Amino acid sequence: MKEKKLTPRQREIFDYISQMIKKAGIPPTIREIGKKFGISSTNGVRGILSSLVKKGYIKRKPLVSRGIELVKEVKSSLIPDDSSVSVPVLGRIAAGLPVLAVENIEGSITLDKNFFTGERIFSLRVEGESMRNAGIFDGDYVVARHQPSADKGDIVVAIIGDEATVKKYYPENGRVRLEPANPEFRSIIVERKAPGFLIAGKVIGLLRRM
Amino acid sequence: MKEKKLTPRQREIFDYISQMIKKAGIPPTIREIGKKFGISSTNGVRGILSSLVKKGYIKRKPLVSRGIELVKEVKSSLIPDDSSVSVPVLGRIAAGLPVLAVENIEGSITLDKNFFTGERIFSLRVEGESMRNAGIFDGDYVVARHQPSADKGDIVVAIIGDEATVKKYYPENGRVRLEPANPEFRSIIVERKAPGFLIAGKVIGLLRRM
DNA sequence: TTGACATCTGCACGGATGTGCAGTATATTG
DNA sequence: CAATATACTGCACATCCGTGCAGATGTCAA
Repeated sequence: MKEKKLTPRQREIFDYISQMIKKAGIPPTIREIGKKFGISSTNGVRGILSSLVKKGYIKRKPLVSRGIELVKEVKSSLIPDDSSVSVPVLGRIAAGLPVLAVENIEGSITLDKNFFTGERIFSLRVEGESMRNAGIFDGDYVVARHQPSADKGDIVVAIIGDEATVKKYYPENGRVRLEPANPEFRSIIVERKAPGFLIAGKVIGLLRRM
Repeated sequence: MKEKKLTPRQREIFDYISQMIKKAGIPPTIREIGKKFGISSTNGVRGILSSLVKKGYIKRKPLVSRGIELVKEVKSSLIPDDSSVSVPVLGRIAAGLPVLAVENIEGSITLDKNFFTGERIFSLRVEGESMRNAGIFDGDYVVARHQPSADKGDIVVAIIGDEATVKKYYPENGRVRLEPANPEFRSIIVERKAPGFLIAGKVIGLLRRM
């Protein structure tokens, strides 16, 4: 019974509750649910609510009107919600400028908030095949979190001069090795404090249109 | 009549309502507010609520319990409503059922409308490494357009029995070859009209979280 | 002074609401 | 087959809740 699989009826009603909370701001009452689905007895609805509670989808506050609370962020499937973020797509980036400066922004993409969480997210279109073996192809959009440092082996967006590049990050005392994921390409080794060099962020996701 | 100032009392109560909605998920009743602030008469609270309505801070639904709604002043500027689509993520799919049947749906992802255009889009989580050389890794989400056929070489979502699989599509008179993009895996050859086999859609995009 | 607000007491009405109990019918499962 | 889960109908009950009405007190501007 801890299986989270819902019956179609349960899914339907769970979706309705989610929708009400999002659209109306308040959960429905038992009778409102019943009316919506043609269930004349409150007990019919209550049985289903009990199932949803047992399966961990909702919580109920006893003796409280409209005391239904969603447990999961599992959104009902076909209902558009506000769980999205718009993320800038960066074009050419000069190392001197702040990475998220308006001048750099080429466009924007809407992302799922639950999918790519956090702040300071940006995106970048990948050119070339140098990260092919990491599943990052020419034309893909990488999603990155803006941060000035990274851990060994992280895939990062690095800026050298006014070029942005996506590579694996390996610190080597005083220097940084930017390693492609494709044996046909060579590593780039840069002085950590070289002018025009900086880590713009860490790659946390990927978007591809085919 | 906007930007009217609230009295301290109104501010107090407005804050309480906001807090309740945020923390408990449901707005308080008139009597709950009264109890919280030591107002013994519902009319005391109702007067304040009327003021809040008049000043544009809340809305009230007549005759509805807990029918208090906050009036949102500022929408998050980066979220244009119509730039995103919510797309179902499919779980287990049986070949007999309609692909987008509710029973199959496991969750949802919000996608950029400009990025993945069109109707009947769904998503599927990839298991295994069989498409690695096409840049589709274990755990990636493929985005597909629901369609019953495909062209030679397309990457498709095929259903065999109740398993969904992502492969390259090659028709071979009467049969279909589903070819993995990984030499370590074998092609699957299926009779086109085999029971339990169908093409669910064509892969048009990819989403990865790292 | 007059009048408008803001804030609150107190009471009563009727419909809304969650809950309890008694059943029915249909699947699925061991 | 019996047992269990699902999905209901139907009724009753005590409370919850928004609303209407009749005031009261105090502040503040005209």
